[in-house]
Amino acid sequence: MKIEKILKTSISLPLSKKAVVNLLYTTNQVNSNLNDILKPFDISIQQFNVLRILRGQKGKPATLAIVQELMINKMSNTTRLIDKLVKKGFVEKNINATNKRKIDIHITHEGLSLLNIVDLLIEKAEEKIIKPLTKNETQELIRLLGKIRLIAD
Amino acid sequence: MKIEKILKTSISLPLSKKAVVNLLYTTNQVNSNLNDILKPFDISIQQFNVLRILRGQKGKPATLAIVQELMINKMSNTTRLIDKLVKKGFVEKNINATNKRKIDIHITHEGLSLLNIVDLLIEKAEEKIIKPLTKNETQELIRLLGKIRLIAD
DNA sequence: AATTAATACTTGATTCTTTCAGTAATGTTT
DNA sequence: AAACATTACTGAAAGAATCAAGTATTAATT
Repeated sequence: MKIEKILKTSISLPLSKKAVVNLLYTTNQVNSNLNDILKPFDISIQQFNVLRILRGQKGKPATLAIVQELMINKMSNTTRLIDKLVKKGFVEKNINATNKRKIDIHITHEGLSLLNIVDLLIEKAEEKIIKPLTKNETQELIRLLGKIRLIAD
Repeated sequence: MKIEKILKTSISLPLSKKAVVNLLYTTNQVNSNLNDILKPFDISIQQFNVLRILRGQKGKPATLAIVQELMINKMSNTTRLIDKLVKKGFVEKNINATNKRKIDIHITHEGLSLLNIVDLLIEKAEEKIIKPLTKNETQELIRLLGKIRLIAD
């Protein structure tokens, strides 16, 4: 659905508004797609992302602050999110040896197995989502989004 | 930050995954920007959106189902979301005269005033967000996002 | 006309998430 | 050592998402 139709406006919207609203609506749809996949595994997109981040550490543990920085949603409560993953057995926490304020977080074997299974499904979904775009268009989208992200708050 | 860096992966990711992750990260940043603006007014992005939709109706009331469709959200939530706006005095609900199952929802004078103030701020933010892009790039972004949205679930 | 089905919305219960303020422990700086 | 900063945890409260069941009204079927 066209954004103008959603906001039922007759006057034409500023281009920047169109772009932002498009972004929000599209991502909403994508999010709900991904959520549907993760649901049977009882993890949220956030949790899935944390697992991916931890896997990316390749053995090396991450501290809470590191995970938080890399997380998609900075506002969420990282402590409790991680604790949920710990409870599920996908993640382990240990006090950092050299700085006892910090905690080392790493993904467990179980977490890795789950991630490997889920990743396949997510990848399929991502392909389906992006399918309407040609390779060039996809690359262009990535480039444009990257440019937007570079704004200083 | 590049997506590869976030996921700390050395192998190159599939293009579709890059695109989707970029989308999620970017939109999150945008969302948090917009949220910061709305916060002092004590309304969420969702609520702001509903107000915009209702304003778009230009006097004509919308039913819950209509609002819900444009929101892309769950019905039971919509009821409560609207009720919150009613409580704040920004929206009014009335039973539809010709079909008593339906309710007519319209934005109040107060809601309109709020919207006019907030809209200006949001518009400024949107401009700032999109500023890194040229006009052509912005149009291209809109086009690409529109293509993605067209996927059938 | 009476029964059944569909529509439009509401409510309750549950769980998850976010936010905020405060606590505590450890490090760093002066 | 004292004061300050950093890192993480906790409790309480409010918000939002989700699911299922419930009410009221209208439309369709028999």
